[in-house]
Amino acid sequence: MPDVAPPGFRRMSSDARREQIIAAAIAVFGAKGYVGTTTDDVARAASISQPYVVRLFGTKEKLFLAALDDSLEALLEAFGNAKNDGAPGELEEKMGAAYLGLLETRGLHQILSHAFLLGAHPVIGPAAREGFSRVWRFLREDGGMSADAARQFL
Amino acid sequence: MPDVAPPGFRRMSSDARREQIIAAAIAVFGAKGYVGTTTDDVARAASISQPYVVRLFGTKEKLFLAALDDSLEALLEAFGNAKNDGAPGELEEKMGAAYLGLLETRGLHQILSHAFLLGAHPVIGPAAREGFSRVWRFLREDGGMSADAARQFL
DNA sequence: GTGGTTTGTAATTGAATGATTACTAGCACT
DNA sequence: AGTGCTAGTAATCATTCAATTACAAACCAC
Repeated sequence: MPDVAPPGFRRMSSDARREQIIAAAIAVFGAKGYVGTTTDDVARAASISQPYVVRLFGTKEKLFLAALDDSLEALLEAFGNAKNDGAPGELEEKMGAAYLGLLETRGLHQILSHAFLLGAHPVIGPAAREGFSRVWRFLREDGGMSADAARQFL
Repeated sequence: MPDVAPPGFRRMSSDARREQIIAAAIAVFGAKGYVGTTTDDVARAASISQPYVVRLFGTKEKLFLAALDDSLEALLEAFGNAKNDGAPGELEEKMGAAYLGLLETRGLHQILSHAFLLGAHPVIGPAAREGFSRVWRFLREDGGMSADAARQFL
């Protein structure tokens, strides 16, 4: 007997679900790492069934890539805002502050670290390198010089 | 028919085996992380059977803790040497150089990072925190001030 | 209101993997 | 040369988990 929906139940658009799942995924992947996280962990964090998570993203790997991409996007957006906010002050200072603000999002910093450490993985490794080089390019072309930007990130 | 030993085969003392396995474990855990590494991965890297790895260390968890401890020991020893080598120069500079030297050991830096990111793990988390606080104490009591030492490690 | 589409689930499967068992061969000592 | 101990393995087990299947309820357009 497959699941009786609770009386006042409303469905959600698959796009909204995807967003919600990605948010949950960032937190859980950040806390337990890629391999250490089960699709069921993510499902429970998003209050949804495990098969549906798999169906909306295809594979666990793609889910992680989506979460990673979302995190990188948030990072670049925050840096972009920090640059153009028109307030006075050193650019590097502002970006540092922006990154500290990002840390509020639970798991964001950690999922990036995990992705970076997964360099050996055949799919996630390249994706992570690509992402970091994107950030690197942003910092170079719109900000401080290489050695300094590097330090800010290590 | 359990394994026919090759003609010129010699056995090894279990202690020597343990050391050899730990060295292999640091490399493999460093490359693929705690959860991403199978006991069989470590066994193959040490050219030995999977059950024997488990028998020598009890569980995969204990194996990881042994590898982590070994890495921390190597780290502290290198810092200790850097401090007492009698050469001229700033202490922080010397410790930085010592850490760069440690990076030669494949996987050492990565296994420490992995351990740190595994803060949520009920056993590895506390062990990692304890280890890092040991390093922190060493840096405080024998070296630079807190904020500086922190930066050197972030 | 009915028929098709989309959101969602329970049940199941197949592979991977940590651990155990049961065994064999080399070694040391007398 | 025999006896006990230690190093080592192959085979197997139990569990976990990503993925698939088969189904049901909500929503929408007409």
